[in-house]
Amino acid sequence: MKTKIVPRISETEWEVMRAIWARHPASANEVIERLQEVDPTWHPKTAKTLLTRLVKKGALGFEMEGRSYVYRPLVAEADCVAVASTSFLDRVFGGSLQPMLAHFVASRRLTRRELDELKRLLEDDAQKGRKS
Amino acid sequence: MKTKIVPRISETEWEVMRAIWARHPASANEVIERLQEVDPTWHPKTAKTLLTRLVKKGALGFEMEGRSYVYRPLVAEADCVAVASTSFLDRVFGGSLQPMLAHFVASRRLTRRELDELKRLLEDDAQKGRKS
DNA sequence: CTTCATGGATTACAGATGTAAGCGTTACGC
DNA sequence: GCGTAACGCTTACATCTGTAATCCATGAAG
Repeated sequence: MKTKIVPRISETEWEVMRAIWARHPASANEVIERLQEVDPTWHPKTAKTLLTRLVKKGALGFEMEGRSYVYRPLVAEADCVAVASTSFLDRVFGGSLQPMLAHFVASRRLTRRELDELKRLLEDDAQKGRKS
Repeated sequence: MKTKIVPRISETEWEVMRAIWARHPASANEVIERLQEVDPTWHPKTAKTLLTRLVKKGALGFEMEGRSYVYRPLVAEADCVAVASTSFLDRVFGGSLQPMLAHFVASRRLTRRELDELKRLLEDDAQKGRKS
């Protein structure tokens, strides 16, 4: 499962990508609306600039639909998540998974439901695919 | 437990900070050595530039010791880790902890030891401090 | 037809980042 | 004493980022 090469996506660009991954294709205005739902300070012009940049980077594609563009992702969210996660893990925790997990578990109150869910994940992991 | 204000630390700067948090105070050359142990392509001049920038940002302090400087962190690693972690979580997982943990658990093979350790963490978390 | 609103294209611009090279001073080896 | 290696200080510079504003073409409204 080699990770595809994905363009580098900046902090702000991530917000735009997430808006599009959520539902696509999406017009610029749809994207802007979604962004503003989360953060009303988003300026339309700024969003447009980022869309253009993401196209240039190869992260997004677009087609004319009527009088305007609709955008769609050209890179899979899962791939970008994988790349960003590895980068974060290396950078902040020196690549050590366990301390990182410990940090997050300790830093947030998880609901009972989430704890159970997570433990289930660990159980599954422990059961199957264990080599050693 | 309010998080202190920490300067923004870039990707590359993190490597430098981690080298210093590991053991300090440390001279520029010590830092460079540590960096090169991990990645031999580190150029001394580049490292020096970053040290200077980190001082300017207020992330590092230094004192003259003999003929050269020794640097020490002015920001706690834990604080920087907390800030970077929250930022990452928001950016990549929209702030949802559980999917993020699921991703990491699924993406890496954890050792039996690590699994147990993690489950113990979850148990502790479940036991104490649960509000709802 | 003419005007205006709308959306894409182009331009702006400062600050952050990655990656160093060059300059100047000075303690140390000869 | 004198040249040289070491260090810190200053400068370089192309990109990337964040954040928009302006320009331009065209379809829609009147």
